[in-house]
Amino acid sequence: MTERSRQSDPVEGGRPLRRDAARNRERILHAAREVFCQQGLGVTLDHVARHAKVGVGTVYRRFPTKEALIRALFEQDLRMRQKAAESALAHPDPWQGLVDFLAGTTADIAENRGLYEVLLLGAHTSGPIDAARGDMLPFLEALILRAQASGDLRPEVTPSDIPVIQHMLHAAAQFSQGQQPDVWRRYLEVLLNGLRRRPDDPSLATPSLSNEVVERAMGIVRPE
Amino acid sequence: MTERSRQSDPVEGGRPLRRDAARNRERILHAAREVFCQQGLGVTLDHVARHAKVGVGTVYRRFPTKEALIRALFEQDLRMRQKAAESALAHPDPWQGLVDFLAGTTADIAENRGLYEVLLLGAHTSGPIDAARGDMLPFLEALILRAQASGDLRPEVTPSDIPVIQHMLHAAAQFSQGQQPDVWRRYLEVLLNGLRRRPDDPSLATPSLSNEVVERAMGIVRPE
DNA sequence: AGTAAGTGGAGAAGGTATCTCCAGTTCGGG
DNA sequence: CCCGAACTGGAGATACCTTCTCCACTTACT
Repeated sequence: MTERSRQSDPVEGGRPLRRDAARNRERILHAAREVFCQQGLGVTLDHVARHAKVGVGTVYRRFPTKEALIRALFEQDLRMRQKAAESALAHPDPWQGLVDFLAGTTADIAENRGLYEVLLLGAHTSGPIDAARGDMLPFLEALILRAQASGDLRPEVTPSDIPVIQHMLHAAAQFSQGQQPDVWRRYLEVLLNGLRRRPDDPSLATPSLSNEVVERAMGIVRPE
Repeated sequence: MTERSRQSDPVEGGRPLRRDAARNRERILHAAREVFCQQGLGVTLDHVARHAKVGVGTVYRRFPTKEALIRALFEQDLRMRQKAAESALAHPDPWQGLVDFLAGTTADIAENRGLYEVLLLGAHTSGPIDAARGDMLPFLEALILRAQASGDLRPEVTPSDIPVIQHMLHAAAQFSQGQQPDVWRRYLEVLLNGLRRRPDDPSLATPSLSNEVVERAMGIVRPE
């Protein structure tokens, strides 16, 4: 837990919060993280308030809209995902880098429903969060090209396959409803088996989604 | 409402409906089929009424609860799915039988959201529908055993993998949001590639879900 | 001790879904 | 063609949600 203090935790641009107010702000963030992980972004700010043992008014004073709260929470998560993409690209074994990235993302979104909604559905996103999501696409492309160049990945795989696969793995993870939180690994194994290049295999008959469809489905708003 | 009127069931066993009433009943069923396909079972009976160009009261008079309407609609769909399972079992090539079954089910639930919810989520089911769903499990088991006996399917695959795979394919189908309704075939190809037995492959490291977890996730209420 | 900052939670405002009721319309047997 | 029973539409009662505001009270800090 971060050490709160009057000068380091003020709301952007405003004057420092009184000590009790700063403490409540932390409690709200902590509670919001918990309920968003478990229930997703659909929960009301009243729920968050109750869970934080704070009045609704206090939540609304600190975070005027749900978006503000979500942004405060998920900017960091998204940055970590991006770090993961970068280090996957740096992995000495291109195939293993791709595998690590897929497994890491699925592990994250399987245990954090809010992150799933932000990352893959583009729910309640805006400005900086949306930008961070858009910035990941080039990494995915590089990851795939690298794994194809090394001869491990089927050449027909495209970047737009990744979000779909991510969705599929999330569906598998959700299905166990927390009873066997790691089942998705089984289906990742199956998918990877199917994605691995094999000299004698026929290539995939059905084409992948177009980038436009993927972006629309992910709620990515193209600037420019 | 506690006592059933002598005109208990409009179509089976009751006295015949007046001609206009019978026509309206058909319109309601037709409209309900359409909106349930497109929007899922979450739609209100008011929506159904509006779409059928009929007053809400008329809907509620004919189908006292949403369950009654759903049952009237989906019993038939489920029976057709069961027929499909049977003929998949009768296919001369065990592997192709399994493939046909998976493709057929996915095609159905991809274009019929209501069926997806009934079949895979157990939403709003009861009595006969639930029984029909339960009756399919033995078929799945036979389908898998047969494909394993012929040497085409990985021996670690279990019946409980089927619903998960179905969910994953549904997730893939949903993702395209009707833009490329058939993309799921691409991911079915990948999954099948991964499920096909290959002599040199290591076996799957993560175990499949237990039957209890699957049944709970599918909302199957075990009788007895 | 004085006062600005902060608090809780009742409740207003606005939404949605379910289901009932009954004045009026339509059907169809006599 | 007439009349009672069957049937209809849809306004509105009920019973929820959710979002967000307001202000009498409490707390922190000088």
